[in-house]
Amino acid sequence: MKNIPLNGLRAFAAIYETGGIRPAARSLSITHSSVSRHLRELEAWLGVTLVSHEGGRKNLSFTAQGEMLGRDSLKQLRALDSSCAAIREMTGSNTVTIATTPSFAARWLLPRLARFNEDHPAIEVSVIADQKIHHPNDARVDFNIRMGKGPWSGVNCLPLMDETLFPVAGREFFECHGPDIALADHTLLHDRDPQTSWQSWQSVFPQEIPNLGKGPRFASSDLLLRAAAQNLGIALARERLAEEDLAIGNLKRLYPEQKIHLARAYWIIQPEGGSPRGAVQVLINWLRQEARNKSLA
Amino acid sequence: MKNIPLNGLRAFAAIYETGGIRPAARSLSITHSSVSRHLRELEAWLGVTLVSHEGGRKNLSFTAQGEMLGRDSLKQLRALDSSCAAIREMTGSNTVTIATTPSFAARWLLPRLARFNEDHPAIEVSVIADQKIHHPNDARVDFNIRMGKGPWSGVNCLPLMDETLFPVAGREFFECHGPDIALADHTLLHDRDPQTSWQSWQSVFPQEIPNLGKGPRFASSDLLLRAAAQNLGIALARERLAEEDLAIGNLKRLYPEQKIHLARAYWIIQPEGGSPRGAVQVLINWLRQEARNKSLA
DNA sequence: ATTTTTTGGTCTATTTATTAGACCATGAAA
DNA sequence: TTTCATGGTCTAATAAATAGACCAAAAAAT
Repeated sequence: MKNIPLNGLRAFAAIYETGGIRPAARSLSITHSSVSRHLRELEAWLGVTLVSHEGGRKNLSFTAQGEMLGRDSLKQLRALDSSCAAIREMTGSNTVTIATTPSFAARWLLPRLARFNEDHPAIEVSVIADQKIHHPNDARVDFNIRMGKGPWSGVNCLPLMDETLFPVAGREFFECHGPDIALADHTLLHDRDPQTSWQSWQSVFPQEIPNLGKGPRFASSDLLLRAAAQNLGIALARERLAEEDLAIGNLKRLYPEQKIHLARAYWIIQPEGGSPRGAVQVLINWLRQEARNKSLA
Repeated sequence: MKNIPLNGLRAFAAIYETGGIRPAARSLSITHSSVSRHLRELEAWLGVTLVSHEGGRKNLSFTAQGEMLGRDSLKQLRALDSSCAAIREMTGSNTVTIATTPSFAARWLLPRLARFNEDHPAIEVSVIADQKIHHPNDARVDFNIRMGKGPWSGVNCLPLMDETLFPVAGREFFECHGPDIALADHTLLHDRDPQTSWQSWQSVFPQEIPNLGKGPRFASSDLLLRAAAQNLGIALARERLAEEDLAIGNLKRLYPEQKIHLARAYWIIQPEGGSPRGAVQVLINWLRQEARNKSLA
């Protein structure tokens, strides 16, 4: 390793790749005389003839050793090139891609990204908002943000934040009925998420409700909350996702003293071993700090 | 591939392998300032920090990128090293064995092999100096060098060089008699080689010599020339073999205007089809170049 | 048949890259 | 407190790489 004529090997790999000395020179942007010189010196160093030339306009032909060394050196130099590119890619690309649910993207993540962008203008954040869970090792995604009872094995899980659940209604509903209603008297809006089902609320705060499962169903928390804001019924809300609507009064909280606390309700999920890229770490740290801040204020 | 700083990567791989700049410098047999420079330039080229240094006596520590690049580059450079070693190995051993006459070995070949060794340190040349002609297909011999009227069939013959014949005498003889003598008045020294017999000289430059065949006989040209240098008589010398003695004045040329030219007097003889081994080709090419250079100067 | 073009080879002079050597700062070890 | 080993940085020297010119040989174009 110490003394191997690396520039000569590069020149020879280019000769092998392009089939001739002048094509190699053009490929390397140097004169053919330099390439010719490198070839002769490499042959001398190795003590091996690598090429033969019949003269005139004929291209070189490779000896068996030349074929072998050409193939090997080209492969290894390309691998070195790739390693360098990967190192650059690792830091140089400042695009971070997050996969999460549309509701979380819409109601928690996106409202905050403008501020992240102010703090870190060099980093571009892409969001893949999809109900479908992206495999943590999907190369297009730097990390997932998911709700659920983690951590899960085979991936790198960081708790992002807790969550609080309570019933909410629209402004008009609230003005009409106030905060302390009988759930059985009104339409209950249903989310698909088992953690935010009315059964879970009922098991903690029992009320007499003959048809607990009756009422409109929504495919996402976002739609559920929109429906509630439209006074279509009562929703069992995630405080994190509802915080904006609550802040501006589109949604009103019912039963002020009652709530369910979900510790470590949201997780940052990365491939095992995490991501070595600085930009990813920066964003994760920022998000976790933001989660600790509790609100958009 | 075109522009990657291969020497910088080599230096970095050595840093990674040895754990520090000064150890790497020792490993590469260069000063640490060169290694330090390579590292900084590589970092600048990549736009990536590869190492961090706490200062003082502490060794460097590697960033994640540095770890990755160190591992990769070390692996790939070792692979390149192995490829080169394999190419060399493939040519079998880098020992080339030549069979030739003792005279030619002593007076032409060996004086030049030191220089060949400087140009091609990787190639070892063995010389079998033997009057007996080795069969060209003898596996122990890569090629023969022989005098004679080639080419011969069944083998691969390359002309090596021409030869010139002229009478020579020792220094004292020359000082006593000068360059223009009558051969009949002196002892003629005889070689076994028919091409260098006094008959062949006589047929070109006739002199009245009653006993042309009389005088000491020598089994080799080397001994013949040594005898002449000892003033034991006059030898019909091959210029190529006598060039060193002529140069230092041990032998003096007689009849400055008379000489016999033997075109293609020396031949490189290989098995039919030649030898595929690079080292053999390198040596043959070098020798033929040397022969064209005419003298040891 | 002759001329032009393209190939690789080799040389000298120039440019660029690499290196040595000197001096420095820092922190651990003696 | 002094010595020693680490890495950093600078200038001058040395080595390596390169350009440019010219060449020979053979294929392609005229």
